[in-house]
Amino acid sequence: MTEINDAWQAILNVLALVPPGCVCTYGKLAELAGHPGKARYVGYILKNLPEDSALPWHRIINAQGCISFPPHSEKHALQRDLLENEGVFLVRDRIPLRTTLWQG
DNA sequence: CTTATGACCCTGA
DNA sequence: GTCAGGGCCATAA
Repeated sequence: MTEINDAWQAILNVLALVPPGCVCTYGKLAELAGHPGKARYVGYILKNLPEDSALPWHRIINAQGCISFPPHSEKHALQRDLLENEGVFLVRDRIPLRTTLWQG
């Protein structure tokens, strides 16, 4: 098992631990997984994430608090719908940082 | 080996 | 508060 796969597994593990109704940023997720600075790597993982992995990928947003998909894309609408289904609503196309997992 | 790409982040104006 | 520029890291060609 390489260090890269270890990071991959660690990130997926932390992702699975994100509770419903809460969101987390890419950088914070990587940091919680013990791999700070690999925020962009998280995005690469989620992109290659299999559809049947049942992981809460929709709870991951960027540091600006908004969805990282284009505003009018199907992916954006899907993620927004999944978040609203868990009680997380967007305000002015953004998610309040109060909804983040760590949030102090 | 170098170059390009991406579901990103931080800092300064 | 917003906007732009540079930096980071892993992969693909």
